[in-house]
Amino acid sequence: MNAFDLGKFEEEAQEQWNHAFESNPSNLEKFYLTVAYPYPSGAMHVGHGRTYIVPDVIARFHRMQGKQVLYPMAFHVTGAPVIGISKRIAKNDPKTIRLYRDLYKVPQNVLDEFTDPLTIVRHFASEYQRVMTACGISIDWRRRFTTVDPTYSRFIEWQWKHLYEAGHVIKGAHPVRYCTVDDNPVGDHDLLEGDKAEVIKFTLIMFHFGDALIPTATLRPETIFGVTNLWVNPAITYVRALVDGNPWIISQEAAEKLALQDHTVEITEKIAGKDLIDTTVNHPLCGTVPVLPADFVDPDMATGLVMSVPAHAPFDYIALRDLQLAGKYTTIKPVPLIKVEGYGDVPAQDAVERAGITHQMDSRMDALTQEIYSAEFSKGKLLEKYGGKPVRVARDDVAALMIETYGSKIMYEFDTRPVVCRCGNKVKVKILHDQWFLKYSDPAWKKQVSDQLGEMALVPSEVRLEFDRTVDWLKDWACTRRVGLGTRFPWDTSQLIEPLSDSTIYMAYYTIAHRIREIDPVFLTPEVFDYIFLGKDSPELPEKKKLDAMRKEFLYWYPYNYRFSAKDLISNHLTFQLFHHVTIFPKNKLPRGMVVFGMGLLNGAKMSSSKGNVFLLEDAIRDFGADTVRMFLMGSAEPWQDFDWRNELVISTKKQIERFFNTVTESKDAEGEPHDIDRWIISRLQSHIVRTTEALINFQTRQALQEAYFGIETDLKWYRRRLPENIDGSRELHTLCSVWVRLLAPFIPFTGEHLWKELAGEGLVSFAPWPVADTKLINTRIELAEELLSRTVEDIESIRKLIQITPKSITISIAPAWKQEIFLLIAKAPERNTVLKEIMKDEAMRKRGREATDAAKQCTTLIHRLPPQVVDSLVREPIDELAVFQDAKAFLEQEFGVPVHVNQAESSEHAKAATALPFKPAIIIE
RNA sequence: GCGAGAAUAUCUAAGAGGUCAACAGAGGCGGACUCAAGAUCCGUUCCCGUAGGGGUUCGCAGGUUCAACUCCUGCUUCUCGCACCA
Repeated sequence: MNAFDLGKFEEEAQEQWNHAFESNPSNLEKFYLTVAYPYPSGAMHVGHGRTYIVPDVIARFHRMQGKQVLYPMAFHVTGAPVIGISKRIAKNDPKTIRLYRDLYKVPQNVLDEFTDPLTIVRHFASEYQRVMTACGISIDWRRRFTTVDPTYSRFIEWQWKHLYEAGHVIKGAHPVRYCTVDDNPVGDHDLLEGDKAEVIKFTLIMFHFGDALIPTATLRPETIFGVTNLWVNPAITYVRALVDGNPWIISQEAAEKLALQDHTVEITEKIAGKDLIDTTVNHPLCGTVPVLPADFVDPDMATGLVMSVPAHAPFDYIALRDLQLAGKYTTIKPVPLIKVEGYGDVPAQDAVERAGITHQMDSRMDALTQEIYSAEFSKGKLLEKYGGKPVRVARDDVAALMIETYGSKIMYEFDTRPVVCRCGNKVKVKILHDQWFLKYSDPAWKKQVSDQLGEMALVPSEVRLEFDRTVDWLKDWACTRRVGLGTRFPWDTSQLIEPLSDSTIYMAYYTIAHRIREIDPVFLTPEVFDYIFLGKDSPELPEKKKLDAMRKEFLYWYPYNYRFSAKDLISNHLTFQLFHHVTIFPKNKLPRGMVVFGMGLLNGAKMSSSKGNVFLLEDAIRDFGADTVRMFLMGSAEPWQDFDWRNELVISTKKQIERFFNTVTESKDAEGEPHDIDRWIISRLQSHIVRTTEALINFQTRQALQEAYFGIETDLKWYRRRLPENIDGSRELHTLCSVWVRLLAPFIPFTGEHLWKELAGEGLVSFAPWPVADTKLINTRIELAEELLSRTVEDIESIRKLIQITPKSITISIAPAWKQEIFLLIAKAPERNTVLKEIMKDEAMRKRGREATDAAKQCTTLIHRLPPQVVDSLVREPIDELAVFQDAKAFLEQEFGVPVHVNQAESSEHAKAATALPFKPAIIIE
């Protein structure tokens, strides 16, 4: 009784795998791979499944290749999201409750305790471990830890000590999104609206207005030379405020904002916008200009007052034009200051007129503004009288001059609004002090990382460019936080180390994670870690014996061979970890390679927990079986491509495993004598071994499955077809099954273990030797013969279908020797244009005249159409076609149910026989 | 907007100058086996064809070449990232 029952196989295998993948230093070559550890704030879905199964397949493959493989796992619980989740659960937020209770299926009694953030991550961490185990992921669980373990915190402190000493940790001020109600910085996950908004740095141009200043915010300070007026909204009320002791006129909103940006602000009186209209202001760089009314001025945008440059800003141009059409302010003329190719003296006018825009509310105005902005920035030059510099240079120069000489200030503001906190309050920009940074902008540090990247294997190779770009582009990273879970920042213990900055060298920590637990965290001084990781001895180290054991582990496993992660982490985590590694570890302990994954889709749409568009991994295992899930995920796309989970496709994957199981079960005990066809299938098997191995070395799981599963299955179909009637497979099939089971074991290890036992294999298939191709078993002659035969069978079938007569006999006529000669000459010829001449030099060929040139043409076409390997083999070892067909006569007669004759074309009377070519005999159906 | 990728038949997807009407899988259709269903096997699945052939195809528009799905240029659409967030 041996039925196909994935559930049973899973149970059997789990029993045998208990502790099997715990891995220790040995004499074997090591292979250490890691994957980004999960943040366990929810249940695993099939997308997570792939993230951990890909490395598992690779781990299992290398393990079978006889290496000592380490695949560890831990949990990243640092950060703020679970804090928010726990608060929302405490507040009984229906959306959150629905997600956790209904989608993640958290039992009510557990859910009740989710008001404590640590309970959430603990719960899901153990869920992760359970489901990963159920998937057959071969992890050494002894090394599991979480990033809030005190021991881990000691390790992080050691890491930061080195970063600090290397001069990479600096203190500064930093603008952040800030909620004045919560009194906290606002992360993306805390936003109700505006998660796309960026903080932009504006320059405030200070216009003099009596004894007060009117600041206008701009991104284009160089256009000060073209200012003709200011815009003020007559409908709103502005305020006069003492900003750092000086009187400013700004909007009410602006006053609140400036107070968050390092200014003291004291409102002294209110001023109606309409009272400002028709007054004048002045600035040394543009002289005295009037203040004009404009409804489009938004009090919530920067200072709430705007300077007007009608020559270069379409909005300003059209607003001024509208006023002038009404007969007002007709003396004001746009003042051009930038010359840009493709536009006249007044680019804004050009653009507006070209687009045929007639009023300010036209929806194309934004695009037009952008167009002018880009054109002037990339190609524009200031007029000679303003210095003649390109805009991209002048902009920064003028801004610097303004700040130095003309009292300009910086103001931060969002580029799009509204930006709203979950609490409903409008988010503002606040400058945080005591903010610490990792100085990723440091060119010397960047250089070290680029150099290391240059020596690393990156899979797929296309991501290299993206990595290079990222290193180039990285700016300083704010590395401390005020809220969340994590390790205290050593130089300001009121703050925490930010989550992406405490997860960069933990791959080294895995090597010692199971041993360091034995030491009380209070003894874990930086000196201890210096000894373990850097070999630096110091007096009075505790527990020296244990430390030596850890040192040994580290030296054995490190550096890691490959790090796996999804592609969205390229621009942060994957690059950060290189920065940290190059600072902390010596050259020979630096990362060797990275593999980047694609994303997961569910029925064609992006998988997303918050939208409920997920399929839980555990449900998938229950519905289809772990092996099915694994094989589907590995076979539907290469790791770096996006994959799409579709239940219909998964069902057919299950059938495929069952077919494999049945074939192996039925064939393994075959006892027949081997025939030629057995030599054929064993010969083919060798190339499947080679190609599967190559694919897995290159992380191509899909390619590997194509070879190892479908390649062999297709061969077996032909094999069975070719077996003489009433003859079962031979004992060679046992060999084939043994190889087949092992080739698929990394993909479907549960079925693999079961069948391996059935095959009486030694030990666990998880540790069985990976098949190695035996070149002695490769028989090109037989492979060619079968190729010839199957091609001829296909030809016969297609002819038979076309001619629609009931055949009485089939005759196969073999091409004569002289055609064979021509075929070989052409196949071997390096230059096809001259080969015909060469052939016709031959006396015997010339005698054949036209017949010979025709044959040569046909051979050329045929050679083009045949696969190159076939042509190569034919050149090296021509086959006896007559013998092939005579041997296969019985097979052909069985296939077509009519007598089959084989003859030499030369001895045939039939006109069609003349069409015979090498490897393409003439077929005569009568 | 900027940076990085992608677009192939009903769907998933391979192919990276002649091996290509285009691997493989799924699905559809027809057939064999069967009381029947499932499983399995065989055939077929762009168009035309009573002899293994021909024609039109690989996001769109051009170009290079004896020859392009493959190289170049432009365009369109999609995915990922653009930072304090895991």
